[in-house]
Amino acid sequence: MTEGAEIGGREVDAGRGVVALEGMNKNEIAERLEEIGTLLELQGENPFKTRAYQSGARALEAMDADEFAARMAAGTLGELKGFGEALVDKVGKLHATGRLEFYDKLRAQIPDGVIALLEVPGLGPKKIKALREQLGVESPEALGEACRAGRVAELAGFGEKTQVKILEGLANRAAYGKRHRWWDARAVAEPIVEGLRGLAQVRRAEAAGSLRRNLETVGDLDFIVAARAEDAAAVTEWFCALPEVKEVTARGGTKASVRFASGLQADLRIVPEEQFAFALHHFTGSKDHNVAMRQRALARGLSLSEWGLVPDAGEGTAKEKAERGLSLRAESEAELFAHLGLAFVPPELREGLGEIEVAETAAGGGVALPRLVELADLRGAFHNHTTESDGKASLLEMRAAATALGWEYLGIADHSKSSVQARGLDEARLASQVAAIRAANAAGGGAWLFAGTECDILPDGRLDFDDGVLATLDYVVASVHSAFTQSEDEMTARIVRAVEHPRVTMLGHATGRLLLRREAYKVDLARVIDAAIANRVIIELNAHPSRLDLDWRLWRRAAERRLMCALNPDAHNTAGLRHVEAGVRVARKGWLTAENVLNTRDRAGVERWWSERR
DNA sequence: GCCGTTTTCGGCCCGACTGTTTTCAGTCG
Repeated sequence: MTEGAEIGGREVDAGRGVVALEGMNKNEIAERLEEIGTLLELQGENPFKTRAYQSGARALEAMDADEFAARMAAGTLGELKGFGEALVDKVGKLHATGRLEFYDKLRAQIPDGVIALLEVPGLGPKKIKALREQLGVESPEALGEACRAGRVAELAGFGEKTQVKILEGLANRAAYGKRHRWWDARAVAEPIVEGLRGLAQVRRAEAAGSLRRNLETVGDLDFIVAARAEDAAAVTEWFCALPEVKEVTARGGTKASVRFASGLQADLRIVPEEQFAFALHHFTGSKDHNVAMRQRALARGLSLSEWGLVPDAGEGTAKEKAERGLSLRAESEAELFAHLGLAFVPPELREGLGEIEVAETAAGGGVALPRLVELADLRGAFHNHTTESDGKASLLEMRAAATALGWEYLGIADHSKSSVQARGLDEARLASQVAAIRAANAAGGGAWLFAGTECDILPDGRLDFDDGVLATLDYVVASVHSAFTQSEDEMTARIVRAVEHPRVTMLGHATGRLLLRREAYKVDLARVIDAAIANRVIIELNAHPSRLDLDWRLWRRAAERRLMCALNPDAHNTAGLRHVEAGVRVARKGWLTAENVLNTRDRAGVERWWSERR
């Protein structure tokens, strides 16, 4: 294998000493396009060109694997908006061979350290270019040295303050650069929103950004407040004085930015009440959604911004026009959408993945936007643990907690014997747990208990219990808890074998990922989803804040193909049942309705669905 | 790099803030 060949695709030994090139799959190609976008950005390329690669990457990420395969086979990728001649050519080469000379050459010009420089706050492509060309800085370490030597401040366009800010950014990079789980970000944001609403000067307040869009991880918090201009200073003062604020990083007339001790950053923006709906929409994003909305506005002779929706024609900026009272009025986001001929798009759907097209037909009386599943639709959940395995609450404590939530039923699925680390149950302990569950149901006094198991899928795809044992249960959750490092083919075959087992009711946490901590194991999810649909097996949407697995990006298409979802908290204590709050939000993000989620059905409906499978 | 009811070139969404400047470039969202 030559050195040059290692840069591009993956080389595999096809036998007899012949080395063949292996093509890339859809997600690998998406990652490569994203990387090309970043590299072009660092080269100071036209920003619109870099965006073309990045939006191509996102389109592939959101695309169903089957659709991608079909389009590659039929050569119809170019029919999609955003895929022109150049991208179709590059995607085709990566798909066929895994190699792309264009990328190899680009990559060879830019060291890893330079890519890392983009993570330093305040550094963009232009400043990095100047640092490379004038100081030879090509890594965060070299940048730190140059700052300490005072050489950065001497560059044109840089200064003392920039140099200090870069040093701080380098020091904080590890701690503050990362994203945060949605669950943790919400815990910080909710009291702040309540606090803002409690201020006499504040008319309206909301958290916007990726938190409001229910993305599984959140980069920073955005708070939008409606207040009179003369009251803005008092609101800003309150915000910057919050006890958890460690540092105020920016402070202007209508905006303040702070950093909390946890590393989470937060922006506050104060707008006049008549601009609130526009500002809330703008700062909720996503960026792709906003771009599409603005383009739609322009096509109607209007200009959309956080300031309002003003006529595109005439003198002055959109802001000036809004201040002259030229904006259309919108008391709510729904009215904003209506001005553009659209039905209201829930925040979690605003990812620039076709929601505007659907909202248009919905407004026109055609296909309606779905009524997304809501927390109140849930009547129970199936994947929960007790003190019998690695839970912290007893069977009856868990039932009491479920009853308190208003749930009609609760499924108990403790670990099976191979999960020794989790005190998994053997056949005898499982039998006595089942007896305890039947007895509790006979005694009554709370939510109905379903007897299940979270049965390990062994490395070869067999289950951890015999069929006879499984037959004593109401349902079976099958999950992978071992041998995470198998090859994609092995893992896929392993999971598909379990899904094809007649006693398996649902597949637990399909990829094993732990957000911000552990990557998913390698598995061909398209084949797993196909097998689940073919065998009428449910796939779980594990609602644990660190999992949210299966990923929301895959649910829309899978549900259209009649894949049934079970929204499970994977609770290990009574408080853990509330994880469904995170799960419902991610399910909504995957366009799921109550009909797509089994645990919105009543007990009889659940039992009927299970019996029909057998 | 993409795109077209201003169509094959010349645009491409819009504004705030910072720091370095003295009218603006760069970064960020």
